[in-house]
Amino acid sequence: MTTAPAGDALIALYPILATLTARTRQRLEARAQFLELPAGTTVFDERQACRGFPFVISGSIRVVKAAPNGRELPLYRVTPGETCIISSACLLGQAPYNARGVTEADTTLLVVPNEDFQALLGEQAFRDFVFQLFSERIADLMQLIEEVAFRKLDQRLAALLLGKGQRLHTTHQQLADELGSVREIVSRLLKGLAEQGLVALSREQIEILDPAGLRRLAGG
Amino acid sequence: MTTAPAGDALIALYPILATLTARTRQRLEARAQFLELPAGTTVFDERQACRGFPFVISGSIRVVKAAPNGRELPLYRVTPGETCIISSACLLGQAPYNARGVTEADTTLLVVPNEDFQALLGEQAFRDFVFQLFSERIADLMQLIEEVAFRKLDQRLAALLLGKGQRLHTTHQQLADELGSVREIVSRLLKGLAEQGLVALSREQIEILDPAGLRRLAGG
DNA sequence: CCGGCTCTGTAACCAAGGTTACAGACGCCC
DNA sequence: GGGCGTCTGTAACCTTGGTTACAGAGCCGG
Repeated sequence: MTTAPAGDALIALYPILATLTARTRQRLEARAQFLELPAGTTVFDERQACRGFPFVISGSIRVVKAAPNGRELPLYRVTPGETCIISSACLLGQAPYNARGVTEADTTLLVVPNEDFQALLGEQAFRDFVFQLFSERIADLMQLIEEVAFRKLDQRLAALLLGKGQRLHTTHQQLADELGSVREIVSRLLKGLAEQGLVALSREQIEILDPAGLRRLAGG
Repeated sequence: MTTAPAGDALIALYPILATLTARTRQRLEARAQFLELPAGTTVFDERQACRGFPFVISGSIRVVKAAPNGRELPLYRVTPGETCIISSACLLGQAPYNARGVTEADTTLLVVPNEDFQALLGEQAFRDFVFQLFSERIADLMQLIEEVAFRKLDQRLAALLLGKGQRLHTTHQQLADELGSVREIVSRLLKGLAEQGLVALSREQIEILDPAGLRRLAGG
């Protein structure tokens, strides 16, 4: 049966589930829905009712705010072992989604129906787990608000380039998507960084020459 | 004693506290700190450790993100009966504050120390209460992200003007503060709205002439 | 080797919003 | 009524970021 291996993987990724009572776990395995989604699938979208709580077993979900004109601002990613704060919030508040979730890679999910999620919250350990992730995500969102409201794009770009190793393989378009901007601007800004000797550019590759300088730029 | 009347008011505003066990309540009353703060007091600030969980008894706290250059973006307000999501998140995640809270009017607070807040979370009803407010605030924050990232200022201004009655008494500066912008721009935009016949302007007063038109502008 | 694809570079132009710098208007208190 | 502080109007200018419109470069498969 499909849920058995999924169940094992689930507990490996979400060890907190091991603390559940046997009854809760059985119910969970019986009722949760196992999904295998190809990359690029829209898992949920704005204004849509929340049908369940997703546990990510493999792959990842990119959660974004979509602008009317088609541009997107990434909010966060949900990777295996994490939870989706927006799904939690929607389930808890009986409210529709206010963002979009798209699989970034082929992704396997275990989706727990609303009522079972509420039941899970009856277990102290699980509740604490969700609370904890809530609080981390809130901090991320605050950070994001700060960035979009106050930081200039070159600062955000500099910050984005940092902490991904000394040599990153990516296109300007991907960076633009990550910043919620457009390719031309990223090219322009990267050229600026290159002229300052902070990075070296080549096709689908950016080499970080001066991490300290980038950090200074990002922080100011 | 000072906490007795405060305790009554507290339960009137946060009825969920009435469901606590007698022991928890006693402990709470004994250890919580009663604060009377004049308008304009900074209750907490960025990077500061979170010392306790505030219950607002009267007045209100304006929670803002501060820009390096001194401008501020309002995130939300905490009014009597509500809770502060950032305080919760910081206590839960053992993280420092990532925003600033300032009293808008003279405000009375009951501040529950960290350990007692954790104890409160041991009570199911209280936990549910906090979860619920968490989820509402998340929705607000998502809305805010959408606005600052995608909406133009005239749209945000139009939205701000709506739903406050047909005649609002406020200064351009106050509106600018609410939008995280500056006075000149608000004046300019208001002039535009007036020219379109959407509002009529006079000193410290804005009359809404065409709510439907404003809504159309705000929504597009 | 050629055709087509993706990725990058770049320039001209534009719109939004912010900054600077005043001037006048209104209200209030002495 | 005169002086002062707050509020508003407004114009000139600047920066940021986005849009449009190409051109060339690297790569790959047929």
